[in-house]
Amino acid sequence: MGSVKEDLGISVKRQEDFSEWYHQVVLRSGLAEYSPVKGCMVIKPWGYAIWEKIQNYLNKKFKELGVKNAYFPLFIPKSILSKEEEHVEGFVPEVAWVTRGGERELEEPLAIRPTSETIMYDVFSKWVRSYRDLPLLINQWANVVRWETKATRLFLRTREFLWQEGHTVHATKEEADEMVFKMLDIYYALVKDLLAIEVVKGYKTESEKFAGALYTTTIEGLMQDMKSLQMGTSHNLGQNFAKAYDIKFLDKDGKEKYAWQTSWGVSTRLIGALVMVHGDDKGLVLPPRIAPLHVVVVPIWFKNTREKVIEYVDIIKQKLDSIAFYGEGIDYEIDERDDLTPGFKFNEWELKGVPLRIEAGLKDAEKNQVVIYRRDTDEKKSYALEEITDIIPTLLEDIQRNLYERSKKFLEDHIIEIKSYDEFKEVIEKRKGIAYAYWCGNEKCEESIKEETKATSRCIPLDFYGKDFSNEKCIYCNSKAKYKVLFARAY
RNA sequence: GGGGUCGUAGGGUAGCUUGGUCUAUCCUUCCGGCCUUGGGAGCCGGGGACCCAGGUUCAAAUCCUGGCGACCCCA
Repeated sequence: MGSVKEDLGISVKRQEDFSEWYHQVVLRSGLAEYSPVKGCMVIKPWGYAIWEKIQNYLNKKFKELGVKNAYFPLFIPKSILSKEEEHVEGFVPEVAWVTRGGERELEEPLAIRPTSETIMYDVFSKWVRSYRDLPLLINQWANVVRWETKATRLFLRTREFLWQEGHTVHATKEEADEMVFKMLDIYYALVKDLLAIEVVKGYKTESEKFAGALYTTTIEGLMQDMKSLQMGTSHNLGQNFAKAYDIKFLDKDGKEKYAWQTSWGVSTRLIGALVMVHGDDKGLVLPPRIAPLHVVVVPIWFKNTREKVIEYVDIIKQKLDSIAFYGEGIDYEIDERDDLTPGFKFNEWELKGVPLRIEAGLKDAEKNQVVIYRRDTDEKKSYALEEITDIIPTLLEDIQRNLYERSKKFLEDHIIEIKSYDEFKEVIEKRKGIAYAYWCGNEKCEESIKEETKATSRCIPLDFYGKDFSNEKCIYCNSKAKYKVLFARAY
């Protein structure tokens, strides 16, 4: 006993080979697996349950804002896709096309949506006539396809993925701006409150913004390997699409005007972030609010004690049924599989990241206690049976808070103020953190930095946006600085 | 975009150089049984594989061509 079998647990440490570690955690914890189609993945129940929690959270927030869910087609006629020039240029290299239906060639090729601005806005132009029709607030939960040719990675870069895309139409730029930031705040709250991940809110630079947008805002997270991950974006599309798709309305003043639009989305990529931010060398570590199971009960029985242990577990069950966590009952499972030893079960549930485990055997039954193990700290402790209705919600909340604080500290400790380009290169190349540096605003500097260090501009944090940095110098060209920007290698 | 390595049960592998007892190795998973259970138990029995399409040959997991797929490095 005790020897870790390589094909069961995680056989590599994060420090040794992060990408192999990530891969093993995703597959072995049961989040997802490969499919017969290159770059496409099967999201298994354990992974999909996490996605459903994200959906529930966002649907509630959408409702509060008056955003309605709807569904638009998977296929987009080529002529419709091509109307907004910048947008097409950005997406065409990775669009998959349907050119044939049954035995016949199609008269017009159909794009499989890489995102739905075009198909939706073509329809929106019919829905919007008057200022009374605004704002129009629509969201859809859907799959999208982007034909990646580079290496794909489970959850982080797949050819097909699931997301939500919100699309709104407003009368004025101010209203659109407001919407953009309302959504960005909701995304920030989602990752903070549910996923227990701290991120930076910021603007994308011109070269990194969404194709066709006026500007793009983003939340950027930092993974344990010091690579950055874009975890959600919210765009102000200006009137670019309104002009291309003819979305006009008659305003109060009797004048016909082009509408202002926003779009925003998060995807199943967030599940990848969860793995890379909280995971440890034993596998997945799930924050309670996103975990499909909060508690797993492992009964420990011998042949002759089995009945008594089952009786005791029934009492525990009644206690668990009465526990509330964030306004709902807790999700638990009794692991009654009798062909597996407790040790095996311990390891398996730890790999899957369940926050709390209750161990209950005859010894516990006799003393009216249980052993509770918490995944985030790897600690085991005994508690009296009557305590558990109070202690379990407390522990769950504590784990949630602990994981968030850990993530916050990690991010704060690794945002490094950069003074020279040499220092910049060292921080990036030695993976010391995410570089916070002054930039002149010239895309050529940004491009050179990318070529020389593989680091891209992740965002211009909101905190310092619009401040006067003319006394500072661009990290690359030494001319007057305009912005303070986070740079990192990214997924 | 350029270069390289590779493809054998669900997972991991041996065999390939030198074609022939390969009726394909071993570990694990899976199924049945016994036995066990507080940190990945043990024994007995059973099931399961040569990526696809051609070619060479008396004979192909092994050699050749093409396809599909995976991984790594460089741009």
